[in-house]
Amino acid sequence: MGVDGLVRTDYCGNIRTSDIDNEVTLFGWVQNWRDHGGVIFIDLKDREGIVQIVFDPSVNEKNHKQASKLRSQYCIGIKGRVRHRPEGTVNPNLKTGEVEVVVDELKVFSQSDILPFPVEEYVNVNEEIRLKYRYLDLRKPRMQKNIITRYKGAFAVRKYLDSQGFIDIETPILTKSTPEGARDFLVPSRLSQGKFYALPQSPQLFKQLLMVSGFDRYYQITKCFRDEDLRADRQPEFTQIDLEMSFVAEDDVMAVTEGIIESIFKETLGIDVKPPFKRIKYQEAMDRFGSDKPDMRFSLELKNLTDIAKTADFKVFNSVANSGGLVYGLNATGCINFSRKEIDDLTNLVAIYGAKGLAWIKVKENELQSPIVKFFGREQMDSILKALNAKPGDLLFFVADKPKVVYDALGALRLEIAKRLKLTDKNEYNFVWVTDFPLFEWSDEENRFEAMHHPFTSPIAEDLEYLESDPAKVRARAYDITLNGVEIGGGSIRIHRSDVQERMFRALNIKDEEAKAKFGFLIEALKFGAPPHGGIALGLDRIMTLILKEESIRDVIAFPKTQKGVCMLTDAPNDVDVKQLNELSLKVLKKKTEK
RNA sequence: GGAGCCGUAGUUCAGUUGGUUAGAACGCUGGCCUGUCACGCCAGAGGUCGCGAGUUCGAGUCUCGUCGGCUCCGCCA
Repeated sequence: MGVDGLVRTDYCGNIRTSDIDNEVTLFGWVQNWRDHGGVIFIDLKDREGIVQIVFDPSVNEKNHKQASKLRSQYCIGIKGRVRHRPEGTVNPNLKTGEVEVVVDELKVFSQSDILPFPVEEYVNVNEEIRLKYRYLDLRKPRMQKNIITRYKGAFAVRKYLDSQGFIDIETPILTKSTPEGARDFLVPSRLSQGKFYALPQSPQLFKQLLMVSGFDRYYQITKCFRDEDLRADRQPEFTQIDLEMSFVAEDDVMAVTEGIIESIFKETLGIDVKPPFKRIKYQEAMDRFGSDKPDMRFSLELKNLTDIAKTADFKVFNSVANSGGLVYGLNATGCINFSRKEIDDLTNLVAIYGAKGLAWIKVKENELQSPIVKFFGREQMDSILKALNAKPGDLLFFVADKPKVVYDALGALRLEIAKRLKLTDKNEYNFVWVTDFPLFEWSDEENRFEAMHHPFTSPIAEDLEYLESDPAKVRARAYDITLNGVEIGGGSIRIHRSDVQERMFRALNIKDEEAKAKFGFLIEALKFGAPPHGGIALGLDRIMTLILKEESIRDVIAFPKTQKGVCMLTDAPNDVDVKQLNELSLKVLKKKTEK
């Protein structure tokens, strides 16, 4: 038991006045040391926190001498006696600040090289070097807290789902490539030369098959893989809380999801989030917030001015409004003092989303200041001001363009203005369900309709008749859950009839043979008594990022990858031996970057 | 595929209009110190200014390229 005759009795961070006079054995890392020539203080740290240990030459000279050699991040074990700190030396900043441990026995397990960066919370270190030495970065209390809280959240999910009769079932990691949707990570097969597995983008098809098998309620907290570009909230491998239920409708899945969220927040933050969460239909979310993941912690709503714009003399507006485009306005309440430069910055912001310009009006007490006001008649301008509820001191913005550009640009502008006005409270958790998504989305690139959610999503029954005649009109039985403007999950009621599934593939312009080759096993399975079913997948990483108030998903993942998908720690991905390639009948062609 | 920001000591940063030997703090090494807690005091070591070209009498500073990190657009059923 133990190490070198030492058996741990406590974690450093847990020593309290109740332990006074007890003999304790502690293991940990030297966080800091203060050598006064005589007495030496060491802050000994483990995952639970820090406790001060004391070496006194008058108590044990040999230990004291050895302790003078201790340096930052040495790994040691000690046996000693807990005592109250002398009067006037209590440290109220430490949970263990009333006590200290007088050391009787010291074992040095590992010395430490000079650190590549200070393992101290108060030093902001470049993320590149943090990731290279991630194991040291993870020693910091903030990262320990993040990883441990993540565990608590995941465990809360398991407890809750177990209590609701869900069964955790593993699904394959080596599976079939289905090029619909995200790009797959491919794994070459040695036994079937020239063929490839794909890593799952989600367990979607397998969990549907599990419903056909009668498991009724399935869940899994599992890795998913998507070979797409990374972002602050996107990693190539990420963790989903994935679940599926039979004999249910939207409300059932949403209720379970709310139960999960409630459990996570209770077990991690101790907060009651109080379901049911509010719901908004997709079209309304776009119309009011310019986003299908609206941050509803603040209002700053968009206003549709297209009808007014149709009759305006301002060509930029009326030509767009009369040719299928939209003209929307946004009242940046009280922002009249925005400088020319600030407005230019915001113009650059909307340009990212394709907006060709950003019209504005400053509403003063007795006049309007604006480059565009001269193009409007008195009545038109009055109706615009009225629509935007403009008051003196307000700054009004307008974008006229294709619907997607208008929504994206003003949606982003809305968020930026909220940020500048500090309208968002990180301690508020504002959950919103977004429902009634369109089933399809037109793809200019593919020149066909694509599934907005995925091709297994059930259409709303009353829209089923338009599946062939007017796909754009068909709504999906899909729902996303958002938190503070972040999509944290999405799901749907699935198609459980093979004939409907086949119609769906046809609507997506996927030929029968192709559908059979790619998804034949699903279509077939749906022919053997498939129950009505639906489910959802929640992004654990994103949820934890919000709970922990981090900016990046990387800070809640133990070993994340950089923006280029590189693991700074291991250097993956790396070159492999020609022998390995030969076994797979693979040959690397000239790399794209080499000319 | 595209846009922007960044790269100077182990770390975090400063470095003026292009001008002598590139600085500070922390850390590190040595010494002193018996109640500190981001201890204190003294001394010291530590730099190919990411890399490569170019402009210039002279480049950390300007230009171009390149590598790497970050943010965003596209992409992410």
